Amino acid sequence: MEKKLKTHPAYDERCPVRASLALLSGKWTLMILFQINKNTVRYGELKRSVTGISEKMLIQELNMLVENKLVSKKVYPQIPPKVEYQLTELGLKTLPIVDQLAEFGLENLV
Amino acid sequence: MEKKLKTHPAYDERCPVRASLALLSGKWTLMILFQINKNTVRYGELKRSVTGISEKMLIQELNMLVENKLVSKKVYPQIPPKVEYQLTELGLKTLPIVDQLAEFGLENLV
DNA sequence: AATAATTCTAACTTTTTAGTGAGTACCTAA
DNA sequence: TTAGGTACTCACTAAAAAGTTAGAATTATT
Repeated sequence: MEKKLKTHPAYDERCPVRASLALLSGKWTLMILFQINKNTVRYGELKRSVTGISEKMLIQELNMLVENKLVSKKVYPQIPPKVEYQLTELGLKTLPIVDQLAEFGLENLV
Repeated sequence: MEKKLKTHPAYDERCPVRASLALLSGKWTLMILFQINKNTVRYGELKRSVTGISEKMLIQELNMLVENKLVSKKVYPQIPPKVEYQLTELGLKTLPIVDQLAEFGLENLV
């Protein structure tokens, strides 16, 4: 269920680039962080804004991001349920990475 | 053999973040770019500096980086063979991404 | 004649990641 | 009473990425 952040004995487990990639290089991870951005976002909103993602992946990624403290989650005890997601301090620090990737892609790839 | 840079009809193929990730999110990709850095590096040197990588992955990644014009390759017609790799202009532009990831990892993860 | 060094290639297996499709519980509105 | 909206969970499958092992061509060295 959660992302393992696996390391491999053969290469440096403490490599900061590796560590960041282990956390962020999933197919949907940065998209989700970017969509949440500086807002407070409900699950359903995310489902709509991260186009193409399956519910399984969305929840799986959200859970892993919460576990890794990039995202915080607030559950309202209501029916029908309401759950809000937000970037933590740590999560906000990933936004410059997204920017950098976006800039590179925009200038050179797309 | 080469990385497909696959897209999925369901989500925006023109998303610059996706495009960058498709190119760079491989397990070894950024490591290789970082090791080449501003130098001219032989295959064997890379093999030693990117610790843990298999030859298959190294060549596979190098080929895909050359195909995608992030890396240039110079073959010397010698025996035993000598091949040098270098970052292109485009390849050099990925170094800030590595820096950003390194910084994030260093400050928050490692 | 055998060994080592160079840069790869190719076939195959395993592991990891992502996708699919169904179902749950509760309430509201038609 | 049926359908729709909420936020999920679960079992299974498929696809992608990475790992393993072996070997090739050439020359110099031992």
